[in-house]
Amino acid sequence: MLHADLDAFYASVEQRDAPELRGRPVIVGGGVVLAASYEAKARGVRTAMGGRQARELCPDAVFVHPRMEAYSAASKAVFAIFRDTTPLVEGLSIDEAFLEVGGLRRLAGSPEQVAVRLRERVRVEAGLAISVGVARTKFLAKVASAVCKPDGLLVVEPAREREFLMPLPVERLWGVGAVTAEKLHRLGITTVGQLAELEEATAERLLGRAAGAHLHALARLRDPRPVDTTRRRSSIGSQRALGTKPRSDEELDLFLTQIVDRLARRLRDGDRVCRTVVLRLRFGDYAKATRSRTVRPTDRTSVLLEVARELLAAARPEIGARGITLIGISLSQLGRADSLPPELPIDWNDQARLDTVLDAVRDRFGAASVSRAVQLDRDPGLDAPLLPEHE
DNA sequence: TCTGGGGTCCTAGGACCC
DNA sequence: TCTGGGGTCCTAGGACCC
Repeated sequence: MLHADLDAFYASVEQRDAPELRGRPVIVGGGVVLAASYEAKARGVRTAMGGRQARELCPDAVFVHPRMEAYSAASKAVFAIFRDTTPLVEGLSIDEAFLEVGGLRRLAGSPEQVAVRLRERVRVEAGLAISVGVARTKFLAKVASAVCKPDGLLVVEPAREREFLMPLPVERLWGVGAVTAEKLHRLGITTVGQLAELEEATAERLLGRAAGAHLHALARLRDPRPVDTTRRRSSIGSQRALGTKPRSDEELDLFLTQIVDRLARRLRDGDRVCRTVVLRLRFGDYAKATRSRTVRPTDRTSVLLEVARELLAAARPEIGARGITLIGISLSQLGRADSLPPELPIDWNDQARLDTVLDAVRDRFGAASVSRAVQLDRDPGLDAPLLPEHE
């Protein structure tokens, strides 16, 4: 398994495209650091850091506005090289992916040889540095690429897995963040090896069933997850931070409209529909909340906006009392747009047409569905879903 | 650090179904 | 009338990742 991860991706694209930025500390972002070049990282600048603090740490940094189209294009070029290397590619984000190369030995050589060539191609053809971890499992490959950054290659031989992983701090485990790390530290557990020594049941009690079992397995070098080439995005979202000043209802409605409009376009551009609309809020005290509603699959701006407005209206009293610092929408339960039925107005007075439809329903769903359909026709107030969606 | 924007997965209770 | 097992879907919240 290869884990390939572009280094300081946004900042590297900027340095690639603007030679005068090479060798200088580059920070992509403004109010907040989206990406920092290694020259900036060396001065302590980190992703997600406030822009002010970054400037204090690194006054000579060049701040660059993000150019998402450029990053997206660079990502596409690199992923094309991935897919030219092996069909078994699973993208994790805009700048990293897993590649399964175990079956390429006779064709292309050992995983290490494949990785060396991949790094060379990305450097020459895309003009970017990429770090690659090579190991038996996804998790080990991911840790390896992180350890060898920047511009590195690290192979973890199966016989060396224990000596590689056990001394590492638990924070290196993929899935351990600040909260989990603190829980482990309270038990005196600071290394992966110490976590591995725990009983599985103990880990589950401490960290929750799924997370506990998962992290415990990783610490014991068990990670059976295969590369999944079929994954698709399962939600899309957009949000806007508002600062702390008071916002009128009209202002909030404008932001909401802009966000929904943007998302609905993305939905349609991707030939997708969604079922669940989630309103994201952050109050004046920075506490977060979500409000959601599930509806029939749709990609219509007007439908999505109506649902979003209802959710916002229900939250207005709380917003009024607590203030608001962020508003956003997520659309989830995404599906393919072509799974939507065509608009088929049924003329209920056209008995022949009706019989055809009912026969089809009876064939497919049984007689009970037909009686239910007739019931509904007589009493439209029975507004329960008659058939599985789309049918 | 006065606080971005885009995502994934899991937990838990309630309603509802067979 | 009460009890049981097995399941889905919805809503809300939380941890984590890049």
